[in-house]
Amino acid sequence: MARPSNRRTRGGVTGHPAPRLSYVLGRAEFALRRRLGEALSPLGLTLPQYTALSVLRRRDGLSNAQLARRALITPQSMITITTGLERKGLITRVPDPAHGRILRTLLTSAGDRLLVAADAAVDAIEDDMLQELSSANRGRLLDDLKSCVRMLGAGFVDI
Amino acid sequence: MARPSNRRTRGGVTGHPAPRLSYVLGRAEFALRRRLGEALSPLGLTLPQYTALSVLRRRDGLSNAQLARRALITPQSMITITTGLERKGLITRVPDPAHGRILRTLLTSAGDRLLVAADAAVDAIEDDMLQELSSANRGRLLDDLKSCVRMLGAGFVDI
DNA sequence: CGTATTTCAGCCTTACTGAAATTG
DNA sequence: CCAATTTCAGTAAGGCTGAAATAC
Repeated sequence: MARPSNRRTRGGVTGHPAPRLSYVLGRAEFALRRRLGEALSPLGLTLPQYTALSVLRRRDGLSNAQLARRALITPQSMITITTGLERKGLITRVPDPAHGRILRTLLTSAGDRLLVAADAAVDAIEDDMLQELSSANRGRLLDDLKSCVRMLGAGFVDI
Repeated sequence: MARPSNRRTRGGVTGHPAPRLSYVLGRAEFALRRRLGEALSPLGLTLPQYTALSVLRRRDGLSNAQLARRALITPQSMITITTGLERKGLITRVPDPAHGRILRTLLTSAGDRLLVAADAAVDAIEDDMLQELSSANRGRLLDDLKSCVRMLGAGFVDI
């Protein structure tokens, strides 16, 4: 029941074996996170905060618990993010009229304006990152990464 | 000086805009890191420890400072990793004969055996992750991710 | 003296679990 | 009573900077 391996042959006489895909994926994400952090810091945003704002632009009115599920973190962790965003006036949290306990999270106009600026910065970094790849390859890279996420059982990919 | 954007059109009348590549890359790395952590935990290894062992298999005898540079972290952070590995007998650290201050890090036979078992677990997870991708697409995914790392200015990709 | 390595100490970010209060 | 949400508290992992000792 030998499962065919995806590894290239190791220990060939010439050259180094190919680095593991997990390793390169981790390295890419690490480098990207560093660059994004540097770009977002002058705007007063952390990467998790930017991600939460991006989700809210399209899913305005989510509760803190719903936001946490989208980000695959616990509600307790998401609280630290939303608290920071609320303190800066980028979001407001209003009680749901039908469910007194639930606080609906809404993007403020200041939050929307900051998000536009942040998106421009992130676009520039993505363009840097992808400058060697053709448009077709960029599309394929996105599709392949989505497939990886699905196969890893991480649920939805959409923001 | 409009730079052509790599973003798909947002806000079309039908359907959702494609999620951002940064987002999907981060989601893939997050899901992978979780799965790897779960697989390595029964072996008593953390992901950073596994990475350090993998580097040492091919670059045996690196100093702690050299290991840190390979992993793009500070020597102070790497010390916490190598200390843990040494306490478990997976590595030994011997003074360099020519430089009394430098400690060369060597994989022990126990460390090598554990690394073989860990590799099998990681292979299985990578196979899960890539099961929808053809062999050609896997190779292209690896190459494209390497290109991303280079373009992000993160230095070498090789372990 | 300058550079590199090692390592102690303290701190920060970001996640986690546990537990309690509120609401439907 | 049960389920979901919110949120306070404590904890842990993993990174960081500063600083000191050692060695060439």
